[in-house]
Amino acid sequence: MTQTEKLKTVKKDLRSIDIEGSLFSGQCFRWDYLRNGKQIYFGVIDDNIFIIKKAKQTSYTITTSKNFSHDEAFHEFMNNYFCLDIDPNELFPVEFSERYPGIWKLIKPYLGLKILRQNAFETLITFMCAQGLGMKIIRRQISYLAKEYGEQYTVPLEGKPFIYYGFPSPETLAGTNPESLRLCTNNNCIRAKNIIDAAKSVASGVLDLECLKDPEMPLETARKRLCAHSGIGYKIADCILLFGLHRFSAFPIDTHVRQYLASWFSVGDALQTLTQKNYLFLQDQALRLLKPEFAGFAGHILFHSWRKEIKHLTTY
DNA sequence: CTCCAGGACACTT
DNA sequence: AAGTGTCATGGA
Repeated sequence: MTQTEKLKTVKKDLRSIDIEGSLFSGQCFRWDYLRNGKQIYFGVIDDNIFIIKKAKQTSYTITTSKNFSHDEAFHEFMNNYFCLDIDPNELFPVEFSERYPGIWKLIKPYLGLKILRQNAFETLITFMCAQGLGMKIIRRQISYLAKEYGEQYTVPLEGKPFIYYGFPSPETLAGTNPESLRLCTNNNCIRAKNIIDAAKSVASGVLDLECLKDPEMPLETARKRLCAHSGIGYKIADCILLFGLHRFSAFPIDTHVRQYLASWFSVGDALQTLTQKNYLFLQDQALRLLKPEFAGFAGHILFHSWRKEIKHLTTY
């Protein structure tokens, strides 16, 4: 199905946000940018197409395919998506900058990095695709997934029609089969099956993602619910909690996190294998270094800084 | 050919 | 409960 929609443009001052870092730090794989040097980013949030164009130093013009009722509603939406209600100055403990001046100097330029309040189902599937793979391949999988199973939209971008794909619904993914879906999961049939099973759980209501957002539910309980599904371990579950369920205390630990914990904070041993016990130990140590309520948020800033400043990774 | 990429899981102790 | 080997796939 193709639909052409009219675009509406709103100006917004996003000076406090590191847009590029937020969109391309590995918390989402659906945003893209025009590869012509211009700072134009585009992506889909809940079937609404967003085009973010840098206008001046601090202001951006944002174009959407679906209209908001008024500008205030638009701003409210953006503030929520980009987490502007969370003060970056509150993310780290007050004593952090004095205890780790060298690290603080490195991460300071990245304090504008935001955790995005993304769609829960999209994040669930995205990070199920992330198991043991590089970001480039993860991105490709998600791209294929949307292209194959998502709804198609055409909107004008820079004067030319541009084709976007929405993220497939739980029902759509639940209705496919592993042999078809494996084309979108790096040829991995097991992963395809796991994704279909998870989509079925969400579609049938067995897995209620919304209730996992409820702060009243302990983080451990929410993680346990996610881990009950095949293909989701602690790490993936924590990613889903942090990036898709707005749980800023969830602290996912991967190879990069392990590296910076060892190198920057002398926590654990980078050579030690990441067993469940070790995972929980490292997580506990991280909660001591950081503010427990924002451990994951701050951790993502550290993660991004580590990848950029130390490992010099340009792929995302 | 080897190693790595934002791991998960079954199978021994 | 905790540790260890295996699985799975494409890209560098």
